[in-house]
Amino acid sequence: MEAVKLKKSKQRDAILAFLKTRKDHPTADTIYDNVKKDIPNISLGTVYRNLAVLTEIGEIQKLSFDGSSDRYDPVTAPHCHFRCRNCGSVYDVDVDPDFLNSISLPKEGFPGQVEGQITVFYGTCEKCMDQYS
Amino acid sequence: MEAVKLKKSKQRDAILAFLKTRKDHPTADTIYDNVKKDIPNISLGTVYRNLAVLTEIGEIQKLSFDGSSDRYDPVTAPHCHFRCRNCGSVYDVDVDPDFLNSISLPKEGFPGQVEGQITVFYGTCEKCMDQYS
DNA sequence: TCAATATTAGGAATTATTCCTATTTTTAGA
DNA sequence: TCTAAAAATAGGAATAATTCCTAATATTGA
Repeated sequence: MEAVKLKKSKQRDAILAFLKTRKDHPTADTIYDNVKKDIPNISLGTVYRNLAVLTEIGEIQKLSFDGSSDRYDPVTAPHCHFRCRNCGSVYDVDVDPDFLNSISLPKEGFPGQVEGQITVFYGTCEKCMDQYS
Repeated sequence: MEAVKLKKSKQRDAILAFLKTRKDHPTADTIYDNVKKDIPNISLGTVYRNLAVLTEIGEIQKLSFDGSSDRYDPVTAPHCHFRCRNCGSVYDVDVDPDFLNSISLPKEGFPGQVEGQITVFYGTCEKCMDQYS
């Protein structure tokens, strides 16, 4: 939580750049595998540390789901996710802006100060549905 | 995923009974510590396995959050949670039924069949706010 | 009562993530 | 440009949560 002055790092830049090419919210491990193509001796610890830093400064967001590794999303603007309970994939969902507004900041009866909210829809993705029909 | 015929087990009953006494969505470890008072030689693996079974049959729900152990909630009726980003506590939130309806089942544009949704509000709980003011 | 099958305790194994340390890189200022 | 302080790194060890394994036990329906 201390204010730390960031120094530039090509590892961090590469991680963020890679993340921005992807729409599927990759895990730290996937990011590691891919960034390694450019920086062969990058370490997984470095990936995790930089993802934490980027999350802290609000450049990206971390998504946690039941039963799988954390995923990282380069889009911090409000949006929702859809997660397949069968294969674990996570997709962005373009919901009606009105809907976003309606859930964005609620009224009262909260046991604290609300700073944000996360909505995740879950179900079966089309790929998995095709597979069992 | 196979259909398995459940046999009764006092361990499972005790786990569910304990969970129903709590409103704070305890972790497997907390459940273990408490059920151990009645069944001293119960094992943590048994706790995890039964929580998984109970989740699978829809008796309880499992809640996953960033950076902490999974938590278990004996209430499966639709409701929302509030999580303190400072201390990690998870509270139930009684939201307006209209609000619940409004988020309950959305329209279209989803990459699959929606079976449910989870909304988590996050922020700073009152206890933590008091502490820093 | 018996046999089939689910469940258990206990502990080993796995997985994701964090932490540690010596070294390297970046940065701001002289 | 040179230098010293601070941040960042690689590599690997350590940790924490959870799952898996196995032999023994409990439950069930016939």
